[in-house]
Amino acid sequence: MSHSSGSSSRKRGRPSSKSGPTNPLKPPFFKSSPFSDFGSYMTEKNRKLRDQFETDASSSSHGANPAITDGGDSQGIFKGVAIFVDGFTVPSSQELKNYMLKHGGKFVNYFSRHTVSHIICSNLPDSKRKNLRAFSHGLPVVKPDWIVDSIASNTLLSWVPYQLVEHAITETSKQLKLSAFFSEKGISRSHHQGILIQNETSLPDKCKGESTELTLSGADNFSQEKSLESKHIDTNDELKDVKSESEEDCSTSYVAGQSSDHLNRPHSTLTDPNFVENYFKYSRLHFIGTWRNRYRKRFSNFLSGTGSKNNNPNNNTENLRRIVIHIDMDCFFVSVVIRNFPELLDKPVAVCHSNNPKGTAEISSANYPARSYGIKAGMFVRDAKARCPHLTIFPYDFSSYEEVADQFYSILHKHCEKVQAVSCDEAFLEVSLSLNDNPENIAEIIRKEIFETTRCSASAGIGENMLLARLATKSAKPNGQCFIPPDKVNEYLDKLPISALPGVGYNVEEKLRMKEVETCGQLRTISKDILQKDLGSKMGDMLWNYCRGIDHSAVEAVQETKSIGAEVNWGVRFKDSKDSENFLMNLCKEVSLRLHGCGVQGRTITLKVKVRKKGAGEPVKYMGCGDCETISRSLTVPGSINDVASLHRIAKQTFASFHLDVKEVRGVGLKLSRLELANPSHKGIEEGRLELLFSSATRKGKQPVEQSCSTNHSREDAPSGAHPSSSSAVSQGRNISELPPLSHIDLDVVRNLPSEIFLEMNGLYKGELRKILESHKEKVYNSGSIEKKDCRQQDQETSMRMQCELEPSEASCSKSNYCESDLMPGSLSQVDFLILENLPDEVRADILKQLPPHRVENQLPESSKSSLSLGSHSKWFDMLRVRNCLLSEFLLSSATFLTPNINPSCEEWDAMVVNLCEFVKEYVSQKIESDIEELYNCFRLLKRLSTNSSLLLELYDRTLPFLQASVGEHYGGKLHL
DNA sequence: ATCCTCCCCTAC
DNA sequence: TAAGGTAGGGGAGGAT
Repeated sequence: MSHSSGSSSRKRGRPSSKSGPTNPLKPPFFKSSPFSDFGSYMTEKNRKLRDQFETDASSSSHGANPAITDGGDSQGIFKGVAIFVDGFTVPSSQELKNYMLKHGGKFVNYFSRHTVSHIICSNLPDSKRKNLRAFSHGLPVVKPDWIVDSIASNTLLSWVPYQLVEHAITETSKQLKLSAFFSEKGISRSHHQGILIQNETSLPDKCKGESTELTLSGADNFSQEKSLESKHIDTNDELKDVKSESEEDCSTSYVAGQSSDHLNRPHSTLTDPNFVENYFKYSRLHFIGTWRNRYRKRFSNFLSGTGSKNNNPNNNTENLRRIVIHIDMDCFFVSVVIRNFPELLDKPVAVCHSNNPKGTAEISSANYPARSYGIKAGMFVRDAKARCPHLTIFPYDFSSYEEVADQFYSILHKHCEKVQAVSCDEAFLEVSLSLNDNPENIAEIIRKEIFETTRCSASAGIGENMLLARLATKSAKPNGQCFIPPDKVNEYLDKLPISALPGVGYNVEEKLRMKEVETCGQLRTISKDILQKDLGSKMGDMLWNYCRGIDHSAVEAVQETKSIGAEVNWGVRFKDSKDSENFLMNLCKEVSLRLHGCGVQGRTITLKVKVRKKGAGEPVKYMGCGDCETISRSLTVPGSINDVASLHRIAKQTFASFHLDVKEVRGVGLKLSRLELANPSHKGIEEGRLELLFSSATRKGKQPVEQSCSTNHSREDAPSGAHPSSSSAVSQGRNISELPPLSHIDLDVVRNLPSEIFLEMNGLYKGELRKILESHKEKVYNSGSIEKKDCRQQDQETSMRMQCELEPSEASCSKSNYCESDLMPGSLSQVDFLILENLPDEVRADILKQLPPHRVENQLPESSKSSLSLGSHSKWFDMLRVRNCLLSEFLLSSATFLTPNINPSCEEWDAMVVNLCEFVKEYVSQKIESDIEELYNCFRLLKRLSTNSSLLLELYDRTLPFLQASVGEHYGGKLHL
């Protein structure tokens, strides 16, 4: 596929294994579950349920289902019908399910417009009635009587008279009118992807069950579907208008398998509070971008091995040569959607979200007849229509792409041990052949099988390395294959435009064009030194090799995942900060979901924001981001996270630190890197904090704990491939014997855990945790304030260890020093030690090194700690006075305390920040004349510490302008920090 | 030197 | 109307 996400032309990529062979010490790659996002999860879930249903169905056909007593012979009257039952119905949902089962229909447990043909519903509440289009997703909403009556008459009756709301049909027809090319898919689905509107509209009338003249091919059970479709569409008088309209510029209008529910779907952050989730469902780039994760899960059994097994049973490697075959499906998206319409093969067809000839929807894929009109991926549909008015456009059909991709890869893995997936339609194979073998034969066989299985053509390039194979494919397309023998390499490359080389995009091409280099032959005249100077050392080196046909990269089945993120740069328009916060929250949820799906968590969080460039007007592309400045900021936290609350807290802080006018924001992205395995025993929530707790209590450090595992029971929702930075030993659950002793648990931390985590932990300790907590509570009430004097230790580390290993009653004594009005989370006084312990070694060492000896010995009194964070900021001055120290000294000694990646959902966070800001500002005012050096120290320190603390980052960002203003006022100029 | 952050570029 | 994502590589420049 050559997807373009903009108007600038994009070139094909380099082999993605370019990074070289994987480090043998490292695990091959992250295992990714299919549920790297919500859509994937539901797809899998539905698949399971469908399988289950089909099992039921087959057993029932043998009379094994006791629920079905009727031995009638009415087979398959519901063939092609898939119902989803909404709400209470008579007959019941279960009965309807059995009816469908018995009569060849399908019963869908979870609504999906892709699989459902009819919604069965007995009554409709007002809210749904008003929003029928949204509710029905454009599908017919029908009373259950339709099913009962159809069975009674042993024929599939028209559902039209059984519509729940008379209005429904009008609504539906309006939708069709609104968008000529999106139709009801409702009725058709599993076996074909499109239906000819023209023929349908020209049908004589809506005779139920009557077969039609639709020119559909390849499906065996169409007749029912066709008649349903025709009936459905014929009831729309307005459709005729649509048809004549479309006939003006379209020879043929197709309606395809995709639903029309998106027609009325809100499509920007202004109108849809769930924009993030909805957006990804329809994004082709999201589909492409996340495909690899799904592939890894589905083909994990092919990826685990090293692929070292030789294809050739003959082990004599001396006479073998390595050959790389690159296989690429031809205009994949189009091929898939038109595979049931052979008559369209030689007509221009493209895939696009919209058929609007004035629209700015982007063409995603165009077949070769369309390309002959100059239509290319990435082009606006209006430009495509301008070049070719009779262009036929199909909407996306992601589930079919997925299906064909699966077939494609099944074939590849069948023929070859070493398969490197590039994308859903493109892969490298490495085969070893004896000198006499013709490498073209195997490519021929594979291509043939692909076509026979998928009815889509593929092209193949064959060469001695990945580069040559990939280049050869370009020559082979469409539907062909090409072998570049070693002695023809130079000749082949001589006239090849440099833009054909992987890695040469728009920018590199322009740079080289400046030097009057346009072909690989010309590129060869440039020395490596000059190339490296102009393009960077790596790129220069790579291109020097490429233009000579040299490529050392190896076909690798597996690659390590280094980052996981999500971004949206379309439809983003915020009115106010409430909008942006909601959006950010949803984005965090999405990212968290993906992290969990891959079973990982990360330490570096990067927020990227696109902001309208000054002077840039509303973009040409509808709801696009237009001309933007991109800003990004990353924060590395001590312990890896993947929970929504932590992500959100950090994302929110970082977002705020940009000080943006949210109205100007056009895109937001959130990404996590420095990934490590998530602790799977607490899947989902708050793993970071639990890990912190455990690791501190058990003194395991920051690395995730390796655990013995019973990996054989592979869970559906657990990752199944390789993992980051860990061996194949996958931890599946924390053994109770590995739990830290109860006495080692910090009760303050426990107390602040979200309830669901607490319950889980409590369960792990068989209820003991709650008992201890309760008994301790009484103690605290009774004992009043308890001094912590016993904790004083010779050195900081010992002190921390002690802190963590205190008896529960002692460990939580500090709690008693908090007054009711404490704004600080109760766990902070304890967790700071945990945090310190979990800091990167160098940071911790740094902090410890700088602690004055007396402060190492004497921890800050709890009272001063708590007072720092709350109450009026004047208290902090008191505190400094009492301690007789400067703020910079205090910051140094309390660095860990001020590193609260804790209590992410703390509602008082803002109040805390505001108080601290006030304090710092006042401090600046006090010191600005007398001690500018102290202020310099303070802010340098704040800046440095903010790397590991979103609180300090926020504090720094908010107070720096004040400092600089004061400096300017008193001294002129700015402090250079 | 080596690492880190903040970009940009590229591929599908 | 329309769904401009995702991930890796690498360079510049600053911190250590």
